[in-house]
Amino acid sequence: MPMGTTWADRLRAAGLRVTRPRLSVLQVLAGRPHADVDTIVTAARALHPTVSPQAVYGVLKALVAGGLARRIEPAGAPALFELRVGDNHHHLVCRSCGAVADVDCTVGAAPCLAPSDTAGFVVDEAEVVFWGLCRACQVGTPGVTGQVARHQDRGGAHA
Amino acid sequence: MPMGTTWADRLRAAGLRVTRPRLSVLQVLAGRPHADVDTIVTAARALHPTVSPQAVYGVLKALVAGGLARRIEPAGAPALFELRVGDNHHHLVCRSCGAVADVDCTVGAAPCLAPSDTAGFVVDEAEVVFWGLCRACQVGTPGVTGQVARHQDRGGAHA
DNA sequence: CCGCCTTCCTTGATCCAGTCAAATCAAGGG
DNA sequence: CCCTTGATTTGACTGGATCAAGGAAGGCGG
Repeated sequence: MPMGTTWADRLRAAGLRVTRPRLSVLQVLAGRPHADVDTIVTAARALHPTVSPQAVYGVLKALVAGGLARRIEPAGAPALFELRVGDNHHHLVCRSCGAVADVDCTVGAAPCLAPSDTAGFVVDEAEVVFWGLCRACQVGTPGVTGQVARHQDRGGAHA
Repeated sequence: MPMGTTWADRLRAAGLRVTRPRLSVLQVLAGRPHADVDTIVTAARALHPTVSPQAVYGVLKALVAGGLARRIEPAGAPALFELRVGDNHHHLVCRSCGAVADVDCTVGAAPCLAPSDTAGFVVDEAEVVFWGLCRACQVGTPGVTGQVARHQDRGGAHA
């Protein structure tokens, strides 16, 4: 990605208009690799105090449709969004606090991409989610680390 | 699994009481490998006309907790349940009709289980979902296969 | 620079999966 | 057989996400 490329450029390249809510959301996502809608709305309001949640939903939908963002949906948690698109990377998700980390699918060629028996399916994507505990939660303090706390301490969860 | 083992035995072995709703749900799941709650409720009513949806939720929760069933949650779709537990197999999901097929994780040892860089996470499970089109949907008639049609008309649900 | 048209955002309602809680009912040990 | 514990019923409710109507602003033509 050339340094001179701005978010506005990217939006236009995707055929999308450049608007304040969109730039705000992009800026938020640039700083938080895996944010949920609620987090994005809150953070975006710091840049554009009047954005509505629905606007964010709309923006995210447009960004995903335009190939500028990717939506990931860990089981049992609200959707998260990230700007890393194009490379088919996967995710590590903490069962305790919900923290998410990227993982390159470096496993050689494509073991993960080639199921042994496709049962007649034509596969176009392999989605891998590694479940476990992040470093902070292993130590015993669930989701209190900065990075982690960010994605909602919906963490240990509701109960 | 010994042939003589009944569902009732399994329930007791898991420390669960043997009740009509539970047996009904188990019987439904035995016939439909990947059913969603709605499908289960409908089918279970054929065996036990008065079961409530909440009862099914409760039963499924108990079955999952007792290790008799497994819950899978494809992104953007309601949860599905299956009785195959113990073997860590994965799933093929049809983008068009939602059909699900099992895939053994035959990729040798554990390429899928070992991310290249765990970023400090302790991983205990790798979940793999292969997205694509099932045979029926490739042909051009989305979701008309019996088993398949069941979980998915949510798409065109209204109007 | 102005105006128009399209697209986007705002407001508000609605949907759906799943959960919670109180009261009733039944499984199965004593 | 009764009692205790656990399961189910009924009903309300939450939270994430979508839909719909109207108003605002992006950005092109003139």
